[in-house]
Amino acid sequence: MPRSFLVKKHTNSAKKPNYSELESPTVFISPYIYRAIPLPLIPQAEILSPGAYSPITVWTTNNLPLSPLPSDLSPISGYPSSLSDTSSKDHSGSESPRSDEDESILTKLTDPHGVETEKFQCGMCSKSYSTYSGLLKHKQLHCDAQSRKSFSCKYCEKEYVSLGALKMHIRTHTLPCVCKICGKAFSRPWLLQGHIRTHTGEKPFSCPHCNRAFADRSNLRAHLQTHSDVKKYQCKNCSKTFSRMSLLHKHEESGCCVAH
DNA sequence: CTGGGGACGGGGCCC
DNA sequence: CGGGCCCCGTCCCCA
Repeated sequence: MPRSFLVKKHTNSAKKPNYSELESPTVFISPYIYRAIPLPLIPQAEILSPGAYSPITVWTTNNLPLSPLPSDLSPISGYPSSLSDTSSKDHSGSESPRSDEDESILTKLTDPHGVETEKFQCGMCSKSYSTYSGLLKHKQLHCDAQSRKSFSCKYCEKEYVSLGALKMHIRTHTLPCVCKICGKAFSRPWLLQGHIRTHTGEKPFSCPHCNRAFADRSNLRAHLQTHSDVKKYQCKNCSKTFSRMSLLHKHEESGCCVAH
């Protein structure tokens, strides 16, 4: 399924999602709960401090360790020291042509006048450039894009084409966002935020059709399906519709489609 | 068994 | 590049 739905929606009605009931969601933030419970709900500075988790290391196919995932993935306890020993220094965005996995070659050429010049040569297609940034641009636009060395996660087998995506994924292993109330850890701050609502009882997403409210937007969306005559997920055989895909799957598995 | 709610995971886009 | 946010999806539990 294409991910074009990920485009941020605006209040403009022409850009609304398919969920017609979502067109005018009565979303409000109720701060009273936060006032009633004087807890440090999202102390970002502490929860997300660098000390809460080890810095991210980029694992490429070249340095992917063979050792399996450590059994202790607690976000609070220590992580393998190997996680932090090579981090960041090779990825600071500097112009230095120094990288452990960079196959580029720095060659010295002598022109007809006997003047020695340095050339930066691509290790993949042998094209040479007078500046490292030129080589870098070439690699980003051409060679790396094709025979892309994916960024591989140390903890699992997943690979990503961008460093940012890998870093985001690694958070699902390191879980740097810790709930101060119960200690549960999450990969992203807003996941923690949603979790904290389970403690505070805050339900900022209200159904415009009934008086129900939800702490989670996805749950409101699923709930809105229950107000719809024709639900989103339809059985191809009996045309019955369901509010959730899981219900459709259950329906299919329980026999409707078995006869065919 | 079915329908619905609660909680949460995770990839991708926007700023 | 990172944070915030969007959306889809899944699992579990309960009525």
